[in-house]
Amino acid sequence: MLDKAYDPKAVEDRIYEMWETSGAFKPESYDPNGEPFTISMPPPNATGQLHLGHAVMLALEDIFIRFARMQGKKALWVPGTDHAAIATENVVIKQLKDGGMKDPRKELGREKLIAKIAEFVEGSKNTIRGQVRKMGSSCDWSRERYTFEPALNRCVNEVFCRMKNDGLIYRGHRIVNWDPKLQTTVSDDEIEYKEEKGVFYTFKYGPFEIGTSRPETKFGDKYVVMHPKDKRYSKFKHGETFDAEWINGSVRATVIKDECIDMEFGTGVMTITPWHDKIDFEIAERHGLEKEQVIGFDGKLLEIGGEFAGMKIEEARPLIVEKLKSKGLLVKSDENYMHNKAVSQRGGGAIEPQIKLQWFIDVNKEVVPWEVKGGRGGKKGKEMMSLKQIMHSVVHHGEIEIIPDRFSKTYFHWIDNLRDWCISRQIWWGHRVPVWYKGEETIASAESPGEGFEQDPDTLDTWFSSAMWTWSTLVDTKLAADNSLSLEDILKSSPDFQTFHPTSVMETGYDILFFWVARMILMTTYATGQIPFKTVYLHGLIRTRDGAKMSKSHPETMIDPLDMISKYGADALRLSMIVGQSPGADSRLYEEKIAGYRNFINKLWNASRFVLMQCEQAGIDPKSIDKLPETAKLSLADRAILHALEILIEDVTKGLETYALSETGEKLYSFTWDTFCDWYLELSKGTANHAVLVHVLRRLLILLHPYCPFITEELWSQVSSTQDGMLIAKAWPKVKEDRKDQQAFADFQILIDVITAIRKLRTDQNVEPGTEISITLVSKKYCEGLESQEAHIRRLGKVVSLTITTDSVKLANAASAFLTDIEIHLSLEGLFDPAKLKASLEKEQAELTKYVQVLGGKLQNKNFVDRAPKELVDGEKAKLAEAEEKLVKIKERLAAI
RNA sequence: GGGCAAUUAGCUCAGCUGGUUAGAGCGCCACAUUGACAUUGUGGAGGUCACAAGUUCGAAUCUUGUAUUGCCCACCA
Repeated sequence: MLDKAYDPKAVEDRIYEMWETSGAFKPESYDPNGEPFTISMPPPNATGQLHLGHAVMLALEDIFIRFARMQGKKALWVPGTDHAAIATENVVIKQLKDGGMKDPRKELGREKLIAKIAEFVEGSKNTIRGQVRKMGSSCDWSRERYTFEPALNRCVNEVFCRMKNDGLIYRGHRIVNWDPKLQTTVSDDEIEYKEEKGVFYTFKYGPFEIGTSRPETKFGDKYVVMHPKDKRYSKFKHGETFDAEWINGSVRATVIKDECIDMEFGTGVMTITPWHDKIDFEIAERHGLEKEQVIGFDGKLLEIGGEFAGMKIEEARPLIVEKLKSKGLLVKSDENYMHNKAVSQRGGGAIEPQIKLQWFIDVNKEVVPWEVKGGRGGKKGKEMMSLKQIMHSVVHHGEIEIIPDRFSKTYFHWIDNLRDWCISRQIWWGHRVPVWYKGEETIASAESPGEGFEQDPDTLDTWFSSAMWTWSTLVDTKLAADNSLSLEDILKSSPDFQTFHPTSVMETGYDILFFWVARMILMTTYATGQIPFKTVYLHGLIRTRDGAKMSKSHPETMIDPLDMISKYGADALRLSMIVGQSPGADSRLYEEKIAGYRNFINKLWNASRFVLMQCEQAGIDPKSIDKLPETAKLSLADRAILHALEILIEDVTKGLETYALSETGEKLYSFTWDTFCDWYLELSKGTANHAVLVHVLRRLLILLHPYCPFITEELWSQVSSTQDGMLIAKAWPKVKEDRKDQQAFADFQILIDVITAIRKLRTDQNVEPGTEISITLVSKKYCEGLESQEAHIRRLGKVVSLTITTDSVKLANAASAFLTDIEIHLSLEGLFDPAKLKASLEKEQAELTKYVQVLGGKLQNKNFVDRAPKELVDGEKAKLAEAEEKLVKIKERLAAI
């Protein structure tokens, strides 16, 4: 017999191990002819801990994959981890520094540092693996991958070289976002803007006045730019020069006219610093101007700063202003200037734009053959497109569906503004740029082309390799190790790639739509000619109860999924994150919510326990039950619950197919608790139909399994039929139309009304415990249910024998409307408390009067009667008549008191 | 500056394409409870659906505007 309360700790690890060792996560264990269904797990960073974001992702994907598996599909979920270039390198460097090392990069050198990081990652991966298992994730561990393993490195090198040969990868001097703290470039998307109050200075510059919030960059400024149509400055000609007194003496400046200048802002004139500003850089490029570096990569001023050289920006700024002021060049300063400061998302340090020689992916070059679904402009067949165009096309033409749809708009907007992607990073941990130099020669190749060649020291942006994740994880590792094969050959002969790609659904947070999802589309369409996935399901952020972001800097706001699992169980945690969370929207999580679902899990446990006890008492082995009795032998309640069950199967199947997880979860919750436990099990306390009990419970366990796999699997082992195997591999039920019985279900609800009325009578009229009440029921149909109810009533109120009352309006209503074949006689003489009865009748009267008024008014509205659908009007009329009739009866009864 | 969303009970949220007297969970109040379950049961209180105008026989739902909040993108020297 089961324990009184469900103990997840005693169950979860054991069940998980049983699944894993049995091969239940492997698609090979199922019908080889099943339709393939694939999910690539977004690889958690190999830096450490599982957080709630991962937990949500794992729960959602596990539901998708379990449902697909039970539907008979060949379901594959590929797990893995990400080497997370910058993030990981930072963590290890910090650890080494904490351990007393001053500059780990210098002291260890490239090879040794990489070895240290690799060692750290190995340990960390194990932690993550264990935590992913704790969530119940049914992924195929035999196919686990890592973004930095040899096979994936091979893919990276192959794609890089191909892109380079196609002219899609180029090297050039561009303004990049330089992070002086981390000593590397970061991409546009890795920058955050923080609003900050600063000072806006206006200086005299020759005959002009110029504004700036960054005087420290102004040393090398020797161009003044203004709008060609600005009348204030029409006397100055483009290209004319003048001398101006400036920070460190006089400079020769040139006038430039450019349309990008906003005449409204400041004085309408600015000087430019092409080395340290994207816009200035573009102006300089347009007019072929000189560019000069002012700030070094260490964030300190260079030689050009004269007396300020070697100083940090923050130190130098006030001194520079002071100097300009003493020279009489400071016109004014506005202390309340709000501006946005660029900050590195990872390192938190200020971003300094710099010109650097970097590798880029060209997103506008139209050299990739691609066939637009449905034909672009009526054309069929492949045509040359740019990466940007392909990314747009596959979503625009519905080859890839984004859920929720509104993110498609955001996606298009992002694509429209997409610039070339800077892919080189100045760190050591990551895929090294496969380019070799020897004098003037530059060769793209994975291996050294020969003597005297040196490899580019940079590594690739971590998203470059994760962008290949859906397919690089399906590549056969042995084939990938064979250097005589081309990437195309490898893909062609990799069975997993052939079977499981494109993947079915990509589930991830909306915050990495651009970082990752968009880049997977870019990289995969280019490299494989296939889309990476058919559906993108985006989940929202989990926030605190107050709607704040959970952040590491405020540990008290963090909910640790592993804590919650050990406290409430993985099933409860999963439900609490899924129900109430709609795609693309943030949701809030707090402990009470998780506890609520723990209660639900326990309720399910006890309901099963009850079923087992009933069987035991009747001497029936639940495992031997394998079919339902004939319909003729079923009671009304049986037929009603079977009907409700079929409807539930229909709803849940449809809900899971359309990714409506929250709604479906709620339906399962309410069926389990309200319908199964509170109605059917209560009724079963008198006369139980064991076959039906077991049948409904089994079905319910199947339907609940994707949501809460552990408890359902555990209970399944108790109630499943002997020929059934594990629940994880059980076939999803099909809806049986002949089990639907709408009439029985409606009648059953009346029965519930009757029960409610009895209970109400007991409280309202204060029936003493032990009082004998007589009842006459004529319909056999309803007697069945009521007899069994007697036990329950006894337990509740110690009423010796059962009574039904027409005092209840609800019951009178029900009786007159549906119970045409029964008569209910009541005798409750001497049992009423007249005052209480009066009060309850009056209350009912008031409610009804209000109802009648509303309804009456509506029906007197000519427009409503004329224009609303006829059935609706008739329905309303009938209801009004019914309500009025009831009112009359209540009046009579009140008069009688 | 551009875009996207949200605003419904004390709290967290449902309410799909307009149609009964607007729902659930938690919390609160009352009562009950020794045979599945106190991780429980029954009942109750609590809402001019942010505001305004419009469309309609009928609006939480559609339109427009306003306010507040959140997010994304761009960024001004």
